[in-house]
Amino acid sequence: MSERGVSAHDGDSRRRLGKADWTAAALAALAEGGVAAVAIEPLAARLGTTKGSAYWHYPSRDALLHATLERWEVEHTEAIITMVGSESDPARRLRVLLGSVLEHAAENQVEIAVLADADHPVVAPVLQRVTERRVSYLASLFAELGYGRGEARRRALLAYAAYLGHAQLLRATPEVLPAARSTQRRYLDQTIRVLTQGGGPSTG
Amino acid sequence: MSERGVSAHDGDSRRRLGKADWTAAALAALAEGGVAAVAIEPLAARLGTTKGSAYWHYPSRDALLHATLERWEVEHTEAIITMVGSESDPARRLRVLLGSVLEHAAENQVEIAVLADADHPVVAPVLQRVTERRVSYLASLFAELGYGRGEARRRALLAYAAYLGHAQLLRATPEVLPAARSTQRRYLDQTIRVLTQGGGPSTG
DNA sequence: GCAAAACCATACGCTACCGTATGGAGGTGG
DNA sequence: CCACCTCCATACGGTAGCGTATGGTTTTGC
Repeated sequence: MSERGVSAHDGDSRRRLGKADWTAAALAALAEGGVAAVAIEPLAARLGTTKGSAYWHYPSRDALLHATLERWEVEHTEAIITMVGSESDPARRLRVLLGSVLEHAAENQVEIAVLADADHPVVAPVLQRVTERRVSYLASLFAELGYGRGEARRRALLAYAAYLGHAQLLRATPEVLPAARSTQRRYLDQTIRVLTQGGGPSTG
Repeated sequence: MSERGVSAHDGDSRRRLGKADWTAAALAALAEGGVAAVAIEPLAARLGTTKGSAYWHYPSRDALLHATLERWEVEHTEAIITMVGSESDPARRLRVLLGSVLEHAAENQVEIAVLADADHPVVAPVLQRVTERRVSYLASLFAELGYGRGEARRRALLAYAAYLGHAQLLRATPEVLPAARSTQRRYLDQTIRVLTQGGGPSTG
């Protein structure tokens, strides 16, 4: 069970590669050029090797893409958990989560790519799992805030839709979004206020 | 100034084609397979002709794509205007607009495709115009509802983000959205309520 | 009814990528 | 020290699309 994936020789150039080297390069390409950029031959060039290596570690391009997305899924999930774990108050957690899209723009590039190719057969299942997990979690937060089951679920959907929509706006037309840091904060404040006011428990 | 684009012979099969025939076929392909499906050779096959025709009317694939997107832009804008024109009350207009994404799923396929390839160099400018126009319009609706400039703009952004997010959810993971017609209505009701409550005039 | 213009078919070459086949190099254990 | 297993390079063939070239076929205008 070594599971190293990336062989030793740290730092050296012409070392031999492992599975993890390929998914790492693929993640970088994913962030820069989207799903289409996860292509064997360009990646090989990028890694200073050839397709021979890739097809040794993975049977096909889709297999590499699959492995890459699964790696992203776990790393991303962990990242969110640790990010949110520092807060205990549900309202603050909500704020951290919703704020993350406005703050870190560059770090979400992989997510943007995944969303862009949502209907790709290899991407879809991953995205499905991530989405369901997130919405459920948001619903639990709203439940903690006192909303009934149905109401919490609906608010969670609305919140998540807002999150996705902002990601889309940030990617495609950032001009329409508030530019100044202060305006962004104000905007975030208002969004959360709007999402968490009115309609108390047993409304759904 | 004939500007027919699609030559006569209505209904016949082996007629000669005009510019408009190509953008029409491209729109269909766009809805079904996204931007990548707007490709000369497949379209030619679909039209029962050859590339020769395409490269007569358009100098390149990107030119065809460009023309197609511009056609979509104007037709889509007109469609929305007529759709909303039947309502006079700003709150009802808001409802019609936001409801459209939940109701008509199939008809928005082109928009979905455009959103998916938002950063494509040919797509981006079109999307930019459409987005800015829509957000401005939404902001004017919120202003009519009594919100101040800044507040109206922020609410418009939130509303539009919710719209975009729902489009994304509908495309990628429809399972998380309410399935039953009645639940959808309820959900739409709540969304609008949440978006239009609190924070009166001169708040921004 | 015939020249000119508009339109289309076919053949070609080019790029980018996929996947296979095969002959190695390079470490590693007995 | 050599057989073996791991890993890689190269060469090949295939697909899908772009764009060009060139000659042919319709229309249209006069």
